[in-house]
Amino acid sequence: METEDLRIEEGPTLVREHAARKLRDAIAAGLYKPGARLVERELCDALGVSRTSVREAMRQLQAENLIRVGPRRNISVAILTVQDAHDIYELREMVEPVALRRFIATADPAAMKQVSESWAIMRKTFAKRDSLALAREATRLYEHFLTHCGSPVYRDTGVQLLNRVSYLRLAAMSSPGRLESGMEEWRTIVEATVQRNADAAAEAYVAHIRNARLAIEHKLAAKDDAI
Amino acid sequence: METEDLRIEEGPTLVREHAARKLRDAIAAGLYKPGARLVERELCDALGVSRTSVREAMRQLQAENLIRVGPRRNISVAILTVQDAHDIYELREMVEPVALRRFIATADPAAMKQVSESWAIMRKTFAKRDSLALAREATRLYEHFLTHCGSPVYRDTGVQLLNRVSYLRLAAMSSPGRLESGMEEWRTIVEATVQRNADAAAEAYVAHIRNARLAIEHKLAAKDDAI
DNA sequence: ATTTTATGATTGTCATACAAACATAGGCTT
DNA sequence: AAGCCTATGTTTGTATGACAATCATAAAAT
Repeated sequence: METEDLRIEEGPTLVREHAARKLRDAIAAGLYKPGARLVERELCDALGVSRTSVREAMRQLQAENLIRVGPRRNISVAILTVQDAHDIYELREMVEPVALRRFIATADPAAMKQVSESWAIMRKTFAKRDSLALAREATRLYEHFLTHCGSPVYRDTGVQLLNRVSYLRLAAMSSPGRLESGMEEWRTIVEATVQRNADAAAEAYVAHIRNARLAIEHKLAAKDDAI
Repeated sequence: METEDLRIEEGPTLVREHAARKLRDAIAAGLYKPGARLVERELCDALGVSRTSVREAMRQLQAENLIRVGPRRNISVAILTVQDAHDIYELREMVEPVALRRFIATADPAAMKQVSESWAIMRKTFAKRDSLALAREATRLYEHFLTHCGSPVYRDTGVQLLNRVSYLRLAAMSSPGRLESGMEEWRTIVEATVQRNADAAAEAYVAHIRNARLAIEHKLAAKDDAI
Protein backbone atom coordinates (compact mmCIF):
# COMPACT_ATOMS: atom_id res chain seq x y z
CA MET A 1 0.00 0.00 0.00
CA GLU A 2 2.97 2.25 0.58
CA THR A 3 4.03 2.03 -3.03
CA GLU A 4 0.69 3.07 -4.42
CA ASP A 5 0.12 6.77 -4.49
CA LEU A 6 -3.58 7.19 -5.00
CA ARG A 7 -3.83 10.45 -6.85
CA ILE A 8 -7.06 12.14 -7.65
CA GLU A 9 -5.46 14.26 -10.30
CA GLU A 10 -5.41 13.40 -13.97
CA GLY A 11 -2.74 11.34 -15.60
CA PRO A 12 -0.14 13.70 -17.06
CA THR A 13 0.31 11.59 -20.16
CA LEU A 14 -0.55 14.30 -22.64
CA VAL A 15 1.95 14.70 -25.42
CA ARG A 16 1.73 18.48 -25.36
CA GLU A 17 2.50 18.58 -21.64
CA HIS A 18 5.37 16.22 -22.04
CA ALA A 19 6.72 18.49 -24.76
CA ALA A 20 6.22 21.59 -22.63
CA ARG A 21 8.05 20.02 -19.70
CA LYS A 22 10.94 18.91 -21.89
CA LEU A 23 11.32 22.39 -23.32
CA ARG A 24 11.10 23.98 -19.89
CA ASP A 25 13.79 21.64 -18.59
CA ALA A 26 15.98 22.26 -21.61
CA ILE A 27 15.78 26.00 -21.05
CA ALA A 28 16.44 25.59 -17.33
CA ALA A 29 19.49 23.46 -18.02
CA GLY A 30 20.86 26.06 -20.41
CA LEU A 31 20.53 23.71 -23.35
CA TYR A 32 18.59 26.38 -25.17
CA LYS A 33 20.19 29.69 -24.26
CA PRO A 34 18.36 33.00 -23.98
CA GLY A 35 17.81 34.50 -27.39
CA ALA A 36 18.31 31.18 -29.15
CA ARG A 37 15.90 30.67 -31.96
CA LEU A 38 13.46 27.81 -31.70
CA VAL A 39 12.32 26.25 -34.94
CA GLU A 40 9.14 24.25 -34.80
CA ARG A 41 10.23 21.59 -37.18
CA GLU A 42 13.46 20.97 -35.30
CA LEU A 43 11.59 20.66 -32.03
CA CYS A 44 9.22 18.18 -33.64
CA ASP A 45 12.18 16.06 -34.69
CA ALA A 46 13.94 16.41 -31.35
CA LEU A 47 10.84 15.51 -29.37
CA GLY A 48 9.38 13.05 -31.82
CA VAL A 49 5.95 14.65 -31.83
CA SER A 50 3.81 16.46 -34.32
CA ARG A 51 3.70 20.16 -35.02
CA THR A 52 0.30 20.36 -33.40
CA SER A 53 1.65 19.27 -30.03
CA VAL A 54 4.78 21.37 -30.26
CA ARG A 55 2.75 24.44 -31.11
CA GLU A 56 0.35 23.90 -28.23
CA ALA A 57 3.30 23.48 -25.90
CA MET A 58 4.77 26.69 -27.28
CA ARG A 59 1.62 28.64 -26.54
CA GLN A 60 1.86 27.47 -22.96
CA LEU A 61 5.52 28.45 -22.60
CA GLN A 62 4.69 31.75 -24.25
CA ALA A 63 2.04 32.47 -21.63
CA GLU A 64 4.62 31.58 -18.99
CA ASN A 65 7.00 34.13 -20.54
CA LEU A 66 9.64 31.51 -21.15
CA ILE A 67 9.67 32.01 -24.88
CA ARG A 68 8.90 35.00 -26.97
CA VAL A 69 7.34 35.45 -30.38
CA GLY A 70 9.05 38.32 -32.10
CA PRO A 71 7.68 40.86 -34.56
CA ARG A 72 9.02 38.73 -37.40
CA ARG A 73 7.18 35.76 -35.92
CA ASN A 74 10.37 34.02 -35.07
CA ILE A 75 10.31 32.25 -31.76
CA SER A 76 13.15 32.49 -29.32
CA VAL A 77 14.01 31.77 -25.72
CA ALA A 78 13.05 34.78 -23.62
CA ILE A 79 15.81 37.18 -22.70
CA LEU A 80 15.78 38.74 -19.25
CA THR A 81 17.14 42.22 -18.84
CA VAL A 82 18.93 43.11 -15.62
CA GLN A 83 15.80 45.00 -14.64
CA ASP A 84 13.57 41.97 -15.37
CA ALA A 85 15.71 39.75 -13.19
CA HIS A 86 15.67 42.33 -10.43
CA ASP A 87 11.89 42.58 -10.54
CA ILE A 88 11.38 38.84 -10.56
CA TYR A 89 13.52 38.51 -7.47
CA GLU A 90 11.69 41.38 -5.84
CA LEU A 91 8.43 39.53 -6.42
CA ARG A 92 9.88 36.26 -5.23
CA GLU A 93 10.82 38.05 -2.05
CA MET A 94 7.18 38.98 -1.56
CA VAL A 95 5.62 35.68 -2.54
CA GLU A 96 7.79 32.86 -1.35
CA PRO A 97 8.33 33.78 2.29
CA VAL A 98 4.57 33.88 2.72
CA ALA A 99 4.30 30.48 1.08
CA LEU A 100 7.01 29.17 3.39
CA ARG A 101 5.15 30.44 6.44
CA ARG A 102 2.05 28.67 5.28
CA PHE A 103 4.02 25.54 4.60
CA ILE A 104 5.40 25.58 8.12
CA ALA A 105 1.95 26.18 9.55
CA THR A 106 0.22 23.39 7.69
CA ALA A 107 2.71 20.84 6.37
CA ASP A 108 2.02 17.25 7.36
CA PRO A 109 4.88 15.02 8.57
CA ALA A 110 5.40 13.49 5.12
CA ALA A 111 5.80 16.90 3.51
CA MET A 112 8.17 17.93 6.28
CA LYS A 113 10.20 14.78 5.93
CA GLN A 114 10.64 15.53 2.24
CA VAL A 115 12.40 18.74 3.22
CA SER A 116 15.04 16.87 5.17
CA GLU A 117 15.47 14.39 2.38
CA SER A 118 15.91 17.07 -0.26
CA TRP A 119 18.37 18.79 2.01
CA ALA A 120 20.35 15.60 2.38
CA ILE A 121 20.51 15.24 -1.39
CA MET A 122 21.62 18.84 -1.71
CA ARG A 123 24.49 18.28 0.72
CA LYS A 124 25.52 15.19 -1.21
CA THR A 125 25.50 16.91 -4.59
CA PHE A 126 27.28 19.89 -3.06
CA ALA A 127 30.02 17.62 -1.77
CA LYS A 128 30.45 16.32 -5.30
CA ARG A 129 30.36 19.87 -6.69
CA ASP A 130 27.62 18.74 -9.08
CA SER A 131 26.11 22.15 -9.77
CA LEU A 132 23.42 20.96 -12.14
CA ALA A 133 22.08 18.32 -9.77
CA LEU A 134 22.30 20.78 -6.88
CA ALA A 135 20.34 23.39 -8.81
CA ARG A 136 17.76 20.79 -9.72
CA GLU A 137 17.30 19.68 -6.13
CA ALA A 138 17.09 23.27 -4.91
CA THR A 139 14.40 23.86 -7.50
CA ARG A 140 12.56 20.83 -6.19
CA LEU A 141 12.69 22.25 -2.68
CA TYR A 142 11.54 25.70 -3.74
CA GLU A 143 8.65 24.09 -5.56
CA HIS A 144 7.95 21.76 -2.66
CA PHE A 145 7.33 24.70 -0.37
CA LEU A 146 5.08 26.31 -2.95
CA THR A 147 3.22 23.14 -3.82
CA HIS A 148 2.51 22.28 -0.21
CA CYS A 149 1.75 25.73 1.13
CA GLY A 150 -1.95 25.06 0.79
CA SER A 151 -2.53 27.70 -1.85
CA PRO A 152 -2.70 26.90 -5.55
CA VAL A 153 -2.54 30.63 -6.21
CA TYR A 154 0.79 31.06 -4.44
CA ARG A 155 2.03 27.89 -6.04
CA ASP A 156 1.18 28.95 -9.60
CA THR A 157 2.51 32.46 -9.15
CA GLY A 158 5.67 31.32 -7.42
CA VAL A 159 6.46 28.50 -9.80
CA GLN A 160 6.03 30.77 -12.77
CA LEU A 161 8.51 33.27 -11.34
CA LEU A 162 10.92 30.46 -10.49
CA ASN A 163 10.80 29.05 -14.00
CA ARG A 164 11.67 32.39 -15.50
CA VAL A 165 14.96 32.58 -13.61
CA SER A 166 15.85 28.91 -13.64
CA TYR A 167 18.78 29.25 -16.01
CA LEU A 168 20.01 32.36 -14.21
CA ARG A 169 20.15 30.47 -10.95
CA LEU A 170 22.31 27.86 -12.58
CA ALA A 171 24.58 30.54 -14.02
CA ALA A 172 24.90 32.33 -10.69
CA MET A 173 26.19 29.18 -9.03
CA SER A 174 29.40 29.54 -10.96
CA SER A 175 30.28 32.72 -9.05
CA PRO A 176 33.14 31.99 -6.69
CA GLY A 177 31.89 31.42 -3.15
CA ARG A 178 28.22 31.61 -4.06
CA LEU A 179 27.77 27.86 -3.78
CA GLU A 180 29.14 27.86 -0.25
CA SER A 181 27.18 30.83 1.02
CA GLY A 182 24.07 29.51 -0.65
CA MET A 183 24.40 26.23 1.20
CA GLU A 184 24.82 28.09 4.48
CA GLU A 185 21.60 30.00 3.80
CA TRP A 186 19.78 26.81 2.90
CA ARG A 187 20.95 25.16 6.08
CA THR A 188 19.45 27.96 8.15
CA ILE A 189 16.20 27.79 6.19
CA VAL A 190 15.86 24.04 6.46
CA GLU A 191 16.69 23.90 10.17
CA ALA A 192 14.20 26.63 11.02
CA THR A 193 11.59 25.00 8.81
CA VAL A 194 11.77 21.52 10.31
CA GLN A 195 11.60 23.13 13.75
CA ARG A 196 8.52 24.98 12.52
CA ASN A 197 10.07 28.29 13.46
CA ALA A 198 8.24 30.40 10.91
CA ASP A 199 9.80 33.75 11.74
CA ALA A 200 13.34 32.49 11.57
CA ALA A 201 12.66 30.51 8.41
CA ALA A 202 11.01 33.42 6.61
CA GLU A 203 13.78 35.78 7.62
CA ALA A 204 16.44 33.39 6.38
CA TYR A 205 14.48 32.87 3.18
CA VAL A 206 14.30 36.59 2.48
CA ALA A 207 18.02 36.88 3.07
CA HIS A 208 18.62 33.92 0.77
CA ILE A 209 16.61 35.39 -2.09
CA ARG A 210 18.27 38.74 -1.65
CA ASN A 211 21.74 37.21 -1.75
CA ALA A 212 20.79 35.15 -4.79
CA ARG A 213 19.58 38.29 -6.50
CA LEU A 214 22.78 40.14 -5.73
CA ALA A 215 24.85 37.27 -7.06
CA ILE A 216 22.84 37.23 -10.25
CA GLU A 217 22.92 40.98 -10.70
CA HIS A 218 26.66 40.87 -10.23
CA LYS A 219 26.89 38.17 -12.85
CA LEU A 220 24.64 40.05 -15.27
CA ALA A 221 26.50 43.31 -14.76
CA ALA A 222 29.60 41.57 -16.06
CA LYS A 223 27.87 40.94 -19.37
CA ASP A 224 26.77 43.81 -21.50
CA ASP A 225 23.09 44.17 -21.24
CA ALA A 226 20.77 41.22 -20.88
CA ILE A 227 20.85 37.45 -20.86
CA MET B 1 0.45 63.06 -36.64
CA GLU B 2 -1.51 62.84 -33.44
CA THR B 3 -3.70 60.07 -34.77
CA GLU B 4 -0.82 57.84 -35.73
CA ASP B 5 0.53 55.75 -32.90
CA LEU B 6 3.89 54.53 -34.07
CA ARG B 7 4.30 51.26 -32.29
CA ILE B 8 7.41 49.17 -32.43
CA GLU B 9 5.58 46.10 -31.26
CA GLU B 10 4.16 43.50 -33.57
CA GLY B 11 0.74 43.71 -35.13
CA PRO B 12 -1.68 41.74 -32.97
CA THR B 13 -3.54 40.35 -35.94
CA LEU B 14 -3.09 36.72 -35.04
CA VAL B 15 -6.27 34.70 -35.09
CA ARG B 16 -5.31 32.75 -32.00
CA GLU B 17 -4.74 35.94 -30.03
CA HIS B 18 -7.97 37.37 -31.19
CA ALA B 19 -9.70 34.20 -30.05
CA ALA B 20 -7.92 34.26 -26.70
CA ARG B 21 -8.92 37.87 -26.12
CA LYS B 22 -12.53 37.18 -27.03
CA LEU B 23 -12.69 34.26 -24.63
CA ARG B 24 -11.02 36.26 -21.88
CA ASP B 25 -13.50 39.07 -22.36
CA ALA B 26 -16.43 36.66 -22.42
CA ILE B 27 -15.32 35.16 -19.12
CA ALA B 28 -14.75 38.61 -17.63
CA ALA B 29 -18.21 39.73 -18.68
CA GLY B 30 -19.78 36.65 -17.11
CA LEU B 31 -20.92 35.35 -20.45
CA TYR B 32 -19.22 32.08 -19.66
CA LYS B 33 -19.73 31.47 -15.97
CA PRO B 34 -17.30 29.63 -13.69
CA GLY B 35 -17.66 25.91 -14.12
CA ALA B 36 -19.36 26.27 -17.49
CA ARG B 37 -18.20 23.71 -19.94
CA LEU B 38 -16.41 24.92 -23.06
CA VAL B 39 -16.76 22.80 -26.17
CA GLU B 40 -14.17 23.33 -28.85
CA ARG B 41 -16.50 22.94 -31.75
CA GLU B 42 -18.97 25.45 -30.35
CA LEU B 43 -16.20 27.97 -29.79
CA CYS B 44 -15.06 27.46 -33.36
CA ASP B 45 -18.54 28.25 -34.59
CA ALA B 46 -18.99 31.19 -32.23
CA LEU B 47 -15.62 32.72 -33.16
CA GLY B 48 -15.60 31.69 -36.78
CA VAL B 49 -12.13 30.17 -36.60
CA SER B 50 -10.64 26.73 -36.92
CA ARG B 51 -10.05 24.21 -34.18
CA THR B 52 -6.32 24.82 -34.50
CA SER B 53 -6.65 28.42 -33.42
CA VAL B 54 -9.20 27.73 -30.72
CA ARG B 55 -7.01 25.05 -29.22
CA GLU B 56 -3.93 27.25 -29.19
CA ALA B 57 -5.95 29.98 -27.53
CA MET B 58 -7.15 27.45 -24.97
CA ARG B 59 -3.61 26.46 -24.08
CA GLN B 60 -2.86 30.08 -23.42
CA LEU B 61 -5.90 30.59 -21.21
CA GLN B 62 -5.06 27.37 -19.46
CA ALA B 63 -1.60 28.65 -18.61
CA GLU B 64 -3.25 31.82 -17.33
CA ASN B 65 -5.45 29.69 -15.06
CA LEU B 66 -8.62 31.05 -16.64
CA ILE B 67 -9.81 27.68 -17.84
CA ARG B 68 -9.22 24.25 -16.51
CA VAL B 69 -8.85 20.86 -18.15
CA GLY B 70 -10.48 18.29 -15.94
CA PRO B 71 -9.53 14.68 -15.35
CA ARG B 72 -12.11 13.66 -17.92
CA ARG B 73 -10.50 16.08 -20.35
CA ASN B 74 -13.51 18.31 -20.39
CA ILE B 75 -12.67 21.95 -20.43
CA SER B 76 -14.43 24.43 -18.20
CA VAL B 77 -14.12 27.96 -16.93
CA ALA B 78 -11.94 27.97 -13.83
CA ILE B 79 -13.70 28.07 -10.49
CA LEU B 80 -12.20 30.13 -7.69
CA THR B 81 -12.63 28.98 -4.14
CA VAL B 82 -13.02 31.55 -1.41
CA GLN B 83 -9.44 30.82 -0.46
CA ASP B 84 -8.23 31.31 -4.03
CA ALA B 85 -9.91 34.69 -4.25
CA HIS B 86 -8.44 35.69 -0.91
CA ASP B 87 -4.95 34.72 -2.00
CA ILE B 88 -5.19 36.51 -5.33
CA TYR B 89 -6.21 39.69 -3.55
CA GLU B 90 -3.42 39.22 -1.06
CA LEU B 91 -0.97 39.05 -3.94
CA ARG B 92 -2.55 42.00 -5.70
CA GLU B 93 -2.00 43.95 -2.51
CA MET B 94 1.70 43.17 -2.74
CA VAL B 95 2.17 43.71 -6.45
CA GLU B 96 -0.01 46.58 -7.58
CA PRO B 97 0.89 49.26 -5.05
CA VAL B 98 4.52 48.83 -6.03
CA ALA B 99 3.56 49.15 -9.68
CA LEU B 100 1.58 52.28 -8.90
CA ARG B 101 4.55 53.81 -7.12
CA ARG B 102 6.70 53.15 -10.13
CA PHE B 103 4.04 54.56 -12.41
CA ILE B 104 3.95 57.75 -10.40
CA ALA B 105 7.71 57.96 -10.41
CA THR B 106 8.16 57.48 -14.13
CA ALA B 107 4.91 58.17 -16.03
CA ASP B 108 5.17 60.68 -18.84
CA PRO B 109 2.50 63.38 -19.23
CA ALA B 110 0.59 61.37 -21.84
CA ALA B 111 0.33 58.37 -19.54
CA MET B 112 -0.72 60.62 -16.67
CA LYS B 113 -3.33 62.32 -18.82
CA GLN B 114 -4.81 58.94 -19.64
CA VAL B 115 -5.48 58.48 -15.92
CA SER B 116 -7.63 61.59 -15.77
CA GLU B 117 -9.44 60.57 -18.92
CA SER B 118 -10.21 57.09 -17.66
CA TRP B 119 -11.38 58.58 -14.41
CA ALA B 120 -13.71 60.92 -16.30
CA ILE B 121 -15.20 57.97 -18.15
CA MET B 122 -15.62 56.09 -14.89
CA ARG B 123 -17.57 58.98 -13.38
CA LYS B 124 -19.75 59.13 -16.46
CA THR B 125 -20.54 55.42 -16.48
CA PHE B 126 -21.07 55.54 -12.74
CA ALA B 127 -23.62 58.32 -13.17
CA LYS B 128 -25.46 56.10 -15.62
CA ARG B 129 -25.15 53.12 -13.30
CA ASP B 130 -23.62 51.14 -16.16
CA SER B 131 -21.79 48.55 -14.07
CA LEU B 132 -20.34 46.62 -16.97
CA ALA B 133 -18.84 49.70 -18.63
CA LEU B 134 -17.59 50.91 -15.26
CA ALA B 135 -15.91 47.60 -14.53
CA ARG B 136 -14.34 47.63 -17.97
CA GLU B 137 -12.93 51.12 -17.51
CA ALA B 138 -11.63 50.29 -14.05
CA THR B 139 -9.89 47.29 -15.56
CA ARG B 140 -8.36 49.57 -18.16
CA LEU B 141 -7.03 51.81 -15.42
CA TYR B 142 -5.65 48.94 -13.34
CA GLU B 143 -3.91 47.68 -16.45
CA HIS B 144 -2.75 51.16 -17.40
CA PHE B 145 -0.84 51.46 -14.15
CA LEU B 146 0.69 48.04 -14.66
CA THR B 147 1.50 48.56 -18.32
CA HIS B 148 3.20 51.88 -17.72
CA CYS B 149 5.00 51.11 -14.49
CA GLY B 150 8.17 50.41 -16.45
CA SER B 151 8.35 46.76 -15.54
CA PRO B 152 7.11 44.02 -17.86
CA VAL B 153 7.48 41.61 -14.97
CA TYR B 154 5.09 43.52 -12.74
CA ARG B 155 2.77 44.04 -15.68
CA ASP B 156 2.57 40.37 -16.60
CA THR B 157 2.18 39.21 -13.03
CA GLY B 158 -0.38 41.85 -12.18
CA VAL B 159 -2.46 41.45 -15.31
CA GLN B 160 -2.61 37.72 -14.82
CA LEU B 161 -3.91 38.12 -11.29
CA LEU B 162 -6.40 40.74 -12.47
CA ASN B 163 -7.75 38.50 -15.21
CA ARG B 164 -8.39 35.71 -12.76
CA VAL B 165 -10.74 37.83 -10.69
CA SER B 166 -12.31 39.86 -13.48
CA TYR B 167 -15.72 38.28 -13.23
CA LEU B 168 -15.65 38.44 -9.44
CA ARG B 169 -15.07 42.17 -9.57
CA LEU B 170 -18.12 42.54 -11.74
CA ALA B 171 -20.16 40.42 -9.37
CA ALA B 172 -19.01 42.37 -6.31
CA MET B 173 -20.24 45.61 -7.82
CA SER B 174 -23.77 44.42 -7.28
CA SER B 175 -23.32 44.58 -3.52
CA PRO B 176 -25.35 47.50 -2.15
CA GLY B 177 -23.14 50.50 -1.56
CA ARG B 178 -20.00 48.93 -2.99
CA LEU B 179 -20.20 50.98 -6.16
CA GLU B 180 -20.31 54.21 -4.17
CA SER B 181 -17.50 53.37 -1.79
CA GLY B 182 -15.44 52.03 -4.66
CA MET B 183 -15.77 55.32 -6.51
CA GLU B 184 -14.68 57.22 -3.39
CA GLU B 185 -11.60 55.03 -3.17
CA TRP B 186 -10.84 55.54 -6.82
CA ARG B 187 -11.17 59.28 -6.45
CA THR B 188 -8.56 59.29 -3.72
CA ILE B 189 -6.25 57.12 -5.78
CA VAL B 190 -6.57 59.19 -8.93
CA GLU B 191 -6.12 62.52 -7.17
CA ALA B 192 -3.02 61.37 -5.34
CA THR B 193 -1.67 59.84 -8.52
CA VAL B 194 -2.01 62.91 -10.73
CA GLN B 195 -0.39 64.93 -7.97
CA ARG B 196 2.39 62.34 -7.97
CA ASN B 197 1.94 61.76 -4.28
CA ALA B 198 3.18 58.19 -4.22
CA ASP B 199 2.69 57.49 -0.52
CA ALA B 200 -0.90 58.67 -0.47
CA ALA B 201 -1.71 56.88 -3.73
CA ALA B 202 -0.22 53.60 -2.61
CA GLU B 203 -1.97 53.79 0.73
CA ALA B 204 -5.31 54.46 -0.93
CA TYR B 205 -4.67 51.67 -3.40
CA VAL B 206 -4.00 49.15 -0.63
CA ALA B 207 -7.18 50.22 1.10
CA HIS B 208 -9.07 49.91 -2.17
CA ILE B 209 -7.88 46.39 -2.84
CA ARG B 210 -8.62 45.38 0.71
CA ASN B 211 -12.15 46.74 0.54
CA ALA B 212 -12.70 45.07 -2.80
CA ARG B 213 -11.53 41.79 -1.31
CA LEU B 214 -13.86 42.12 1.64
CA ALA B 215 -16.78 42.86 -0.65
CA ILE B 216 -16.00 39.81 -2.72
CA GLU B 217 -15.50 37.56 0.26
CA HIS B 218 -18.80 38.74 1.62
CA LYS B 219 -20.41 37.97 -1.70
CA LEU B 220 -18.78 34.55 -1.90
CA ALA B 221 -19.69 33.68 1.66
CA ALA B 222 -23.30 34.07 0.66
CA LYS B 223 -22.91 31.30 -1.87
CA ASP B 224 -21.99 27.85 -0.73
CA ASP B 225 -18.44 27.16 -1.57
CA ALA B 226 -16.81 28.49 -4.68
CA ILE B 227 -17.68 30.45 -7.76
C1' DA C 1 -35.71 -2.97 -13.56
C1' DT C 2 -31.08 -3.90 -14.39
C1' DT C 3 -27.52 -4.87 -17.31
C1' DT C 4 -25.56 -4.83 -21.73
C1' DT C 5 -24.85 -3.00 -26.16
C1' DA C 6 -24.81 0.30 -29.77
C1' DT C 7 -24.40 4.95 -31.03
C1' DG C 8 -22.85 9.52 -30.88
C1' DA C 9 -20.01 13.33 -28.98
C1' DT C 10 -15.65 15.19 -27.54
C1' DT C 11 -10.84 15.53 -27.07
C1' DG C 12 -5.95 14.49 -28.30
C1' DT C 13 -2.95 13.75 -31.88
C1' DC C 14 -1.28 13.35 -36.47
C1' DA C 15 -0.70 14.44 -41.40
C1' DT C 16 -1.36 17.63 -45.11
C1' DA C 17 -2.09 21.75 -47.48
C1' DC C 18 -1.45 26.42 -48.57
C1' DA C 19 -0.82 31.52 -48.14
C1' DA C 20 2.03 35.12 -46.32
C1' DA C 21 6.28 36.78 -44.65
C1' DC C 22 10.96 36.34 -44.79
C1' DA C 23 15.86 35.05 -46.03
C1' DT C 24 19.12 33.79 -49.38
C1' DA C 25 21.39 33.12 -53.48
C1' DG C 26 21.98 34.05 -58.26
C1' DG C 27 21.69 36.65 -62.00
C1' DC C 28 21.16 41.01 -64.30
C1' DT C 29 22.00 45.92 -65.17
C1' DT C 30 24.84 49.66 -65.32
C1' DA D 1 32.52 45.70 -59.52
C1' DA D 2 28.56 47.56 -57.01
C1' DG D 3 23.97 47.49 -56.52
C1' DC D 4 19.36 45.96 -57.71
C1' DC D 5 16.03 42.48 -58.83
C1' DT D 6 14.22 37.93 -59.07
C1' DA D 7 13.72 33.03 -58.06
C1' DT D 8 13.78 29.77 -54.59
C1' DG D 9 13.51 27.80 -50.22
C1' DT D 10 12.27 28.29 -45.16
C1' DT D 11 9.28 29.21 -41.51
C1' DT D 12 5.09 30.36 -39.38
C1' DG D 13 -0.07 30.82 -39.16
C1' DT D 14 -4.18 28.77 -40.26
C1' DA D 15 -7.45 25.48 -42.02
C1' DT D 16 -9.03 20.80 -42.91
C1' DG D 17 -9.54 16.00 -42.55
C1' DA D 18 -8.66 11.84 -40.25
C1' DC D 19 -8.63 8.51 -36.49
C1' DA D 20 -8.15 6.40 -31.80
C1' DA D 21 -9.61 6.68 -27.12
C1' DT D 22 -12.70 8.09 -23.83
C1' DC D 23 -17.09 9.34 -22.23
C1' DA D 24 -22.19 9.96 -22.33
C1' DT D 25 -26.48 8.56 -23.81
C1' DA D 26 -29.95 5.92 -25.83
C1' DA D 27 -31.56 1.46 -27.17
C1' DA D 28 -32.07 -3.29 -26.49
C1' DA D 29 -31.95 -7.59 -24.15
C1' DT D 30 -32.54 -10.38 -20.09
